[in-house]
Amino acid sequence: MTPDVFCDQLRNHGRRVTPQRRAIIQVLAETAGTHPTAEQIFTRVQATMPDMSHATVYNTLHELVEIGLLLELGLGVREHRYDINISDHAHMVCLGCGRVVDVPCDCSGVDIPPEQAQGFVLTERHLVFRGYCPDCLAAMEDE
Amino acid sequence: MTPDVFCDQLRNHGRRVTPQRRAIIQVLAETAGTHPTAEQIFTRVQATMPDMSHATVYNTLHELVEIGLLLELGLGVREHRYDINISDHAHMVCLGCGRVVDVPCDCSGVDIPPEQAQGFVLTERHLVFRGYCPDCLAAMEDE
DNA sequence: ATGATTGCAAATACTTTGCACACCC
DNA sequence: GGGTGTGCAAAGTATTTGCAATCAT
Repeated sequence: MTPDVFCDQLRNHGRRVTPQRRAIIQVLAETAGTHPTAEQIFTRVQATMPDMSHATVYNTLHELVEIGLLLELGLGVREHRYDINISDHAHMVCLGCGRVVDVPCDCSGVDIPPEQAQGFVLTERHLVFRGYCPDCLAAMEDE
Repeated sequence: MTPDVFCDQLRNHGRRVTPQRRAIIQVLAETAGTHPTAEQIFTRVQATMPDMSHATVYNTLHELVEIGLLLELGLGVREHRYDINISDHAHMVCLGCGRVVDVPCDCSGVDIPPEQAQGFVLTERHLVFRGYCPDCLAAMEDE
């Protein structure tokens, strides 16, 4: 999905396309697969737009999440992480370095039978695995 | 699991059993199923022990998590929530009121095949569903 | 033109830290 | 007695807010 598609989608949803938003979307595209934090996105955007403010970054990220173009990942670590890969997939989180990696997820079968949903209407499903990545495992062996 | 078992486990792990820790464990037992936040636990304990400090609550919760007697849930909301039900289960989170409800989870089959694990060694799996609870759905209809 | 969006700076919310004193084993 | 555990208060980190000025449409 190219940055232009994002801009179109913004307009379709009655939102304006500003240079700031373009820059943020650009960074999201460049960092695809790294699951950056809001702060990381902020820092990177600030490199080209020194006046960028936190408010704008957070606003824009929330809007993209609302529109459904961006995933906000609550992984149990301090900060949220963002993922422009909105296809159905799971995540592995390294407890050592915090790295987040995509895993193709075949959890289409993992649904809650209505009799157990207790009246909830569910819209999202997220599967998270935690453990240690190869690098952190190697570092642990060295000690 | 009774509070006494928790105390024994603490001792087994070389930790001391203090009145503060007893009180926190007591509250965890009383609030089972509500997935309280650290702050909620703090407030409740403070009712009987006015001198209780945040530090002690956080320390104790972390210790219990380390020992494996308590689950720390990162659900994508601001705060962590704690769960003394350590059996394998999933959670439903209400995006309206923040309520967290247990769901029996048969996701024993949902594992990552080694060829996709990219060298990760995984120790935890957590399945989270998001949506709206019956109460919030009803409130939305009223508008 | 008009209202959405921005930058700023301060506020908020949750959690962690450092340290002297207290208390469990 | 020795060292873990505690309370206090302050600091840290992530995110949100209010508002006047600015800019996209």
